[in-house]
Amino acid sequence: MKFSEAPISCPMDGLLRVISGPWTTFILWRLSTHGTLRFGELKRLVPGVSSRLLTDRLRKLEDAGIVNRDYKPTIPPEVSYALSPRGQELREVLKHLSDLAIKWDLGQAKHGDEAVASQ
Amino acid sequence: MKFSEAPISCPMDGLLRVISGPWTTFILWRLSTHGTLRFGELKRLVPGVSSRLLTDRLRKLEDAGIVNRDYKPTIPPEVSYALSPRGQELREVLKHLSDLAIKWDLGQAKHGDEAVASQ
DNA sequence: CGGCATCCGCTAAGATACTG
DNA sequence: CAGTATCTTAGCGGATGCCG
Repeated sequence: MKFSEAPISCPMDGLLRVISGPWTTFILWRLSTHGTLRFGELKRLVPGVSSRLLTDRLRKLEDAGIVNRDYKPTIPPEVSYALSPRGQELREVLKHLSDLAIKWDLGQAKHGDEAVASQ
Repeated sequence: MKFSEAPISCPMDGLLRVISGPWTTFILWRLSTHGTLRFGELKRLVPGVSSRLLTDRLRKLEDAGIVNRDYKPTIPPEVSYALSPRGQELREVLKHLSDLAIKWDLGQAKHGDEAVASQ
């Protein structure tokens, strides 16, 4: 894919912006390994994230069609999230990215995190 | 997008952080399509970027081993950049990302936010 | 020419409190 | 439970100026 004369516009940038936000890859990883998760469960699985940020990230992922949001107006309300087909596709590509990152060993946060890497 | 410091992280986050900075993908594409470029040439090929940002992005890409920097202490100095083998690998993966983005047509680059900019 | 240093403004991230 | 509202803070990005 050539950029040639297209000065400042690339769909990939929008996608990158969505997935590169803080916690985002973590959230995606959790959803990919745990399947469908409720908001509270997800929050517990992503230690340290605030409701505000989690909501924000999920909203953006949803807008991009990467995750599906299922809202049941029961009492108490029940909202669950899961990767969409797009999310699955994205996961495949991200795995390649992750493989590169691991191979290169960029020295970022090497703490125990098979994270997205292993799955 | 800022990543302060996630308690747990994965190597991919570091890589994503590097490549998702403003102008970064644009710079990578310029280097991939034009080959080796001097600082000034690159700056001219990325309209609107400041020296400070361009330097910053190139430094991070260099630190990640994605681009090679060649410095000749002539007068005037001559500094050129080119994709490293890692950069070529990365480009392959980014192409898949780009393909997804195009297929999904996320429709960013709207509201004149310079699209390429992200964070 | 190819930077780095500095100041400065903006926005995103964090914490906290509150609600249907 | 699953958010929203608000305030504060911190870091990024822009502009400018200087140097080898």
